[in-house]
Amino acid sequence: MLTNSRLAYHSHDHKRCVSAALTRAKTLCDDSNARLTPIREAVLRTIWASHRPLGAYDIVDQMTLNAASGKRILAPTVYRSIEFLLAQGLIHRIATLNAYIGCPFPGSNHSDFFLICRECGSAAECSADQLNIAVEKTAKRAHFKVESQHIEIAGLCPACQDKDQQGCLE
Amino acid sequence: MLTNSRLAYHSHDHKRCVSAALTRAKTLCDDSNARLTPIREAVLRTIWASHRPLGAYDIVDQMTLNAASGKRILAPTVYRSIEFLLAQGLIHRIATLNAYIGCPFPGSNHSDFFLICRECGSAAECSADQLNIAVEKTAKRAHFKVESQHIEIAGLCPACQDKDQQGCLE
DNA sequence: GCAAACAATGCTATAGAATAACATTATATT
DNA sequence: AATATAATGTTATTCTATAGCATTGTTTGC
Repeated sequence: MLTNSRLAYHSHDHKRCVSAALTRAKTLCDDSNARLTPIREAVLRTIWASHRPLGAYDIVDQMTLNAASGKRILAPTVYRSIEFLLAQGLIHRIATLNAYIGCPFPGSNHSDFFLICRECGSAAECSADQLNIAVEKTAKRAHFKVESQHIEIAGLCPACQDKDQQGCLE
Repeated sequence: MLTNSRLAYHSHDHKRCVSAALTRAKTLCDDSNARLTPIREAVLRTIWASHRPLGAYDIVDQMTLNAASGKRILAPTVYRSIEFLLAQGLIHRIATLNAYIGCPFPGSNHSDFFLICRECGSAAECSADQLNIAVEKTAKRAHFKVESQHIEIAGLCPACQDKDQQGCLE
C-alpha cells in the first residue's frame, strides 16, 4: 500500500515534503514536455504548505501575502494553475471540501483515496490494490464499467484520536 | 449487496420509484417525528424526477416551472429542504457534481457508494459490506478511525456500454 | 534573427453554489 | 387563546469557478 499517512498526521520535517514534491513535479513536467512556470510552481508550493487541503481562494490570499509588495495574483490565474496541476496529476481536488491537496506520489498510476481528519483537517492519500479490487468487484455486480474512482473517508487521524482520549481537545 | 442499479440504468416504470420513495419518506419522517412539509415533499419529488443527480438551482428552476402560476420557490427555501432531506437520509449529495440524488434505501444504515455514468448522467447507489470492509482495512493500516465514507465511481453504465459498442452514440 | 503561431498571464465581469440575517407565517404546546 | 417553536419568504452576500478578451511571453519555422 502506498500512503503518506505517516507524514500527514505526525510532526515531521515538512520542508522535505515540499522539496520532494517540487523536485518530482519538475521531473515529471520535464518528461512530459509540460511547462511548470514560476506561477504554477508557486501555486504548487502554496498547496504543499501543509497536509491540509486548501481552497482556491485560500491559495489566492496566501499567494498575495507571500508575493512581493503589491503583486496580486487573481482567481483566474490560480484556477488555471490548478487546472494544469490537476491535469499533470500533481494535485487532487477534495470534492467534499472544494479544496486542493498535493499528490504525494504523482506519476504512479493510482486512484484517489483520501483519509481526511475532521479534527485537524489533515488529509493523507492512500493507494491500495485491495480496495481497488473491491470497488471493481462491486461495480461489476452492477455491470458498471469503472473509469475513475474517488474515495473520501472522514474520521480521526491517529494523532487526533490520542488527543480525544486524553480529553485535551478544544 | 443493496443496489438500485437495475432500475437506474434501464428503462422502467419510474413512477413506481417516485411513489415508493415518497411512501418511505413519509413513514420514516413519521417514525422520527420529522415534518415532511409540502415544500420538502415537493423538493424530494423533484429530485426523484429521474435517476440523475440534480443541482440545487435546477431544483429551484424545476419547481418554479411546476408550481402554480407565479409561485416562486427561492434558493434558500430549496437549500433548507435539501438540508432537511440530507439529515433524514432521504437524499445524498454527489460531491463531485454539486448535485443531489434520492436515496433508494433510506433508513437502512449504509455508507455512500455511487456509480455515476458519464454518458447518460444516471447514478446508482450501492451498499456492499465487502467494500466497507476493504475501506476499513485500508484505513486501519494508516491507524485512521473511519467515521463516514463517500465513494463516487465514474464510468459507463450497462446501457451506455452497449450504445458505445454499437457506435450509435452522439 | 525575425515573424508567425501558440501558450501563459492579466484583467474585468459574470455564472454558479451556498448561506446569513431578519421578517413573516404556520404549527405545536400549554 | 397565548406563547413558543418551527418553517418559509425575502433580500443580500459570500464563496467557488469560469468566460471573454487584451497583453505578454515562449516556441517554431524560415
